[in-house]
Amino acid sequence: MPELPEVETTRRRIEPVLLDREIAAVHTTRPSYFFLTPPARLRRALAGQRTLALARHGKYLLAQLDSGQQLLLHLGMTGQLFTSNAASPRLLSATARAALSPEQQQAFKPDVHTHLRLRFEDGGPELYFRDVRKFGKVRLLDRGQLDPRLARLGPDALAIKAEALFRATSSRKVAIKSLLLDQGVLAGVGNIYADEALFLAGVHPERAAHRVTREECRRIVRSLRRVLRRAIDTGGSSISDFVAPDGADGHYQDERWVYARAGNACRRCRATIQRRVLGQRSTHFCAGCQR
DNA sequence: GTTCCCCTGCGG
DNA sequence: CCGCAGGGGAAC
Repeated sequence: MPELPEVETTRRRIEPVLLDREIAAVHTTRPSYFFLTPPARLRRALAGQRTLALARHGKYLLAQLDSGQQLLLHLGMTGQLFTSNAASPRLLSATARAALSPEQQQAFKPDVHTHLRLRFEDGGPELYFRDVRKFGKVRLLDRGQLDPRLARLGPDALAIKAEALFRATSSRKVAIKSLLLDQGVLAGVGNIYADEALFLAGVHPERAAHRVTREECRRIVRSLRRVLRRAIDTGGSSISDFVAPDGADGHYQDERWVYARAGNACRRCRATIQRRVLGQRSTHFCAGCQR
């Protein structure tokens, strides 16, 4: 669910509530593959630590702890990182929300999907990591320990050079859309922004990567930067689950060109937006604007 | 390369 | 009931 702009929005809003606060106690749910580090060890290791910085690598967040250890987080599809004082209604689905009384909508109470809770010595707002589908990940890295997931990431999507993308496309027969989703080529792009950037670049998502020209790679890189920056500026996309750590919705969904607009008119040429499945992922494009 | 899986909930 | 979901990894 969350892609680079949603993760960056999360990072910016969570870092200040984490910085320099001593963790007093940690609560977790039962062991599951959500916990790459067993929850019992996580509880022991995090207590008493302070966070020095919160960095983002692609869709991963990495908290630098004062012990030299690092806490690696991935939000998966439905992961939400927020504080106990966040406005909570958007943390639930619209139907679940509608069933709540106004009083119940006031504050979020940790539920079965709230897998990690940090309490702080200062008694201030707690940090919650909630993830309904548990595709998210938590891992504690010891000092100097490298995580293979981070090690294999390509350059950040905001930093990749057109020439690097062009090199990655050569000899690859995969669809250019699938290549953009490959975190080893560039890190941070997911289904929404791959579709959006390819629309802005005028490149058809199903085109074989090695058929994309150097000039088109330049356009794709420019389009990626434009759409990712704009999405960060608008607080990300809140199409189904994403909610910023303060409970607010993002607004990029109001500006999207093709994603989840199948059957609607292209905002540029009025042709009908198409939807096709490509590598098990829904793909949206305008056959008039994209070649 | 595709196919399937992890998991839960929503909407038709 | 079924198909769908913004991620990622492993197995054919």
